[in-house]
Amino acid sequence: MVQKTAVAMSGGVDSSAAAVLLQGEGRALTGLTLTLFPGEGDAPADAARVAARLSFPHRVLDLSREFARAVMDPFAAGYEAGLTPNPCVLCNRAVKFGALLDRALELGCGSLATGHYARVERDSGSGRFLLKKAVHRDKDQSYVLAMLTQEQLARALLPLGGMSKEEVRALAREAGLDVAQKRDSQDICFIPDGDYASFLRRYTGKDYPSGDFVDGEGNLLGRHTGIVDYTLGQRRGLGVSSSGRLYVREIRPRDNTVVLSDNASLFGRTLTAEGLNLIACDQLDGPVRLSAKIRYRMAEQPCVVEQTGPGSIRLAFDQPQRAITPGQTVALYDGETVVGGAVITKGEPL
RNA sequence: AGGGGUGUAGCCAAGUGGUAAGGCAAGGGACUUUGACUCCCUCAUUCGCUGGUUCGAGUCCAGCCAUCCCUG
Repeated sequence: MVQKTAVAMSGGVDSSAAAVLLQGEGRALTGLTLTLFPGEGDAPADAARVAARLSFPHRVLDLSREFARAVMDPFAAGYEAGLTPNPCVLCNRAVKFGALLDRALELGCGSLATGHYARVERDSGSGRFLLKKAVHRDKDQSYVLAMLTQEQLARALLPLGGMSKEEVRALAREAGLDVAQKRDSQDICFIPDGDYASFLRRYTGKDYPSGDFVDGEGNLLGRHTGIVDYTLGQRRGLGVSSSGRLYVREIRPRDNTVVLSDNASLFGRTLTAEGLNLIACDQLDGPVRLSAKIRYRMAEQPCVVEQTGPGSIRLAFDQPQRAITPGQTVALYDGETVVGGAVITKGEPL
């Protein structure tokens, strides 16, 4: 008997195309769509239609409790602590390849596929499961998967890793799927309008106190509307006039203060990170020359990484980087391969 | 009533005789499966009003208006 393969289906082009590809390989599929929060729209219906069209079973799973606990709560707590969390990274580890993978296994599936643009390969030498960048760099999503463990990657199937967006759309079209033209998703999935600050206030029911904007010397520059409204490097929405552009340099939860500076002061070369998840190896021996990304939308930059504890690293970029932001994920790369990931705790100014 | 200050875009604001900085906000665009990240473009034929001096005035002069502070 052929072991079943689960496909996480959002109702979008990518996960639908992933299903088409896997079916083409002769796999027996089970489509799974997550219900994560109220007001999710037509995802379940769209996914069900795709599964029906391709003639494989589909079911909707309510993982809203797990999602709230593993993604939304930490997301809110992070902002309240002056951090800038990345909910997609949390979700992939704890929900998609966490709770959902567990359900898939319970349903008798041997693996879980998603529509992420990245590749999983088994290293014949070490026997480890390696996460690699998508062949088409412009759509590469390996960054948001950098916190996946060996156990998770061993069960992960990423059929789109070698494809371009155009090829994926064409594939969906040829399969007669009406989702082929659906627009790429963007923003945080549970905050469709992108207004995360309003979401936080609604979600937590809290009223975040206003406080002072100050410069590096502590001089008052204006008033902020609540610490959760800001992220490092942010310019827009500050409402403070000065002789030049001002950016958020530091968020201080302790005294409810936000420090503003010019752009040049945002750059730093080194950072520390915790919660280290290593994919390509068990540990980093000595300082290692790698490259790294400190946010989703950036090209990886050459650096030297040193493991400073069981779950911590210290990283020094060759060139100063702008707005190294605590709470964001740092993904480590060795060429095409994702070495691992960690959560930034501190960036040091130049 | 007298004395002083100030009037430049929706807002903050530079500018002291040479043809209106910058910032905020706003609108548009690029990018994007995190973070109103960032980036790009647009945004005063005109400087409270009226005259005057000057080749040339936001800048100098006069008067007026508005507003703020102080004194009575």
